[in-house]
Amino acid sequence: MSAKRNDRGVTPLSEDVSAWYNELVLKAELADRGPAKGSMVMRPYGYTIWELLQRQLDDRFKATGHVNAYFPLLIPEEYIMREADHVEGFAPELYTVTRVGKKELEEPLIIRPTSETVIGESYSRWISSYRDLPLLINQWANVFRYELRPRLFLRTTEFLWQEGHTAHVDEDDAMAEVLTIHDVYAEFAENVAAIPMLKGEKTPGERFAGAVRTFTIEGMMRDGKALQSGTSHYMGTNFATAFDIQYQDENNEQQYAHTTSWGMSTRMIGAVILAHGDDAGLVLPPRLAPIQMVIIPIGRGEDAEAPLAKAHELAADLVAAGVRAHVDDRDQSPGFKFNDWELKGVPLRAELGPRDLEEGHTLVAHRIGELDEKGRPLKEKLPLDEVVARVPGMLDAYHELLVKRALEFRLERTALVDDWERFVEQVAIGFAEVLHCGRTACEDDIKAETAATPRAILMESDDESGPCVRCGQDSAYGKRVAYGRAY
RNA sequence: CGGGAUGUAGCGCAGCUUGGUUAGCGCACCUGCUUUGGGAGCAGGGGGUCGCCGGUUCGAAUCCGGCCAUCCCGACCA
Repeated sequence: MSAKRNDRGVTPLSEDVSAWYNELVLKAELADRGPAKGSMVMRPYGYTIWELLQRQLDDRFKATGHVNAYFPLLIPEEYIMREADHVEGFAPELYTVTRVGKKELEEPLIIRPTSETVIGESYSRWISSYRDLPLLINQWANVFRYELRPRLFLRTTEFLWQEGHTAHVDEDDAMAEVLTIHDVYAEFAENVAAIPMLKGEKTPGERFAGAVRTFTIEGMMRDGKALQSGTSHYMGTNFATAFDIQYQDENNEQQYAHTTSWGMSTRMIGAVILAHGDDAGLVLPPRLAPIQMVIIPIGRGEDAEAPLAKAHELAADLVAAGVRAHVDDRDQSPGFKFNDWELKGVPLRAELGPRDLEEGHTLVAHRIGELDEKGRPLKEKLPLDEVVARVPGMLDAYHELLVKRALEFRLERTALVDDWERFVEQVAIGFAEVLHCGRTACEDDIKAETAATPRAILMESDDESGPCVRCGQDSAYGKRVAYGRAY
């Protein structure tokens, strides 16, 4: 290929987003390709991001009344066949186990692409009365879906996620659950991942296989494309019917439960990379950064001893204050370390040399923020005795700056559009909010001509109706629909 | 499954057109010395069945055929 770099840095984002992303994931040591097509090794730096994400998302599930459990990876093939739309949607992606040792299995087992079916089977046995509802269970698991065009984090054949599965007495209760989680996802994305999301409902053509309604959060990436980052589904009684999840109500009558499911996956790490990164590499939001502040001792020979000792002392104090601090004491030049940690997206960097020690401060540089005339981060003098007190606040401010930057970027590239020519221009750079007739055939025409798909019906926007931007027929939904190109 | 490209050391590449000693370069790695405030220098060193199989030839990384893999662009998707 033409624009490949040597070992220094990555292809600039502005030059080739795809090459930039691929090189960055590898060079920042987030992940590696696995031996089987589409598989991924998550390296410690990348997995730590996942652990931080997992913990903070899990806290939110617990706070909204959910508990964790674990269901099996292998599912009798017959289960997946029970819900017609569900099978149809997943059939092309299913891995099937047909043999153990040299023996053919009497009934093939599928490797879960999602767990509605096994969980549904359990729920049918666990639920018998309205007193058993709602049942609010989540699981953290791996799932497998064959992919034609894999990309690290964004589309791998095996990925990690959480899948919540709940059962309720009626539609109102189930819908309240779906919307609660939809809000949790959006709040989490903004407050933890620093990505302000577009919220809304999927159009029928984009719904989850087997769902009655699907809600999504969509982030805008640095190239203006959308990334679906967390979905919540109302299943109606589709799975309850297929798996006989019935309860007896107050009037002694049998009723089908209304179920929901919702998931967020390791794709969210892809969203973080693509929403915040720049030419120099990753830009990690502080709440997901494995290292929030890296301390780089500077000095040679005997002059190196005092800065190194002070760096460790500072790091220990920061860790005690709840900051993920790290001393880079590798035998490398300072310049190398600066570039290396910028590639890895560490929010704050503290330099500590003999001169700084004498003057009683450290030089702090932000990964994003103001630059000097050489295009490098401005370094701020921070008195050593104020570091521990001030760093947490600096990290919070940094988070807010990231959110603001991401939101401004999205808004700049989002427009209300009512004519076709403007639509074509707008979806080439970002999102177009339009009135649409709601016909899948019309969506398909739009996709064929512009590569844009309906990302979400903007349920929280004002009521509006009029002619479809594409075909002129009466609009559906009573709301605008955001269109964009998607990952 | 279509269209395009690429397979030579961990990574990035040259060599192939026009076959010919021991296959080369940069980075990374190892050893030593000197260095350390924006990707350090010098010296020495280790690492390759040239994607796989077959063919042509006295001789193949190089020519021919087949296969495989990967990447990019389209159809499926969290």
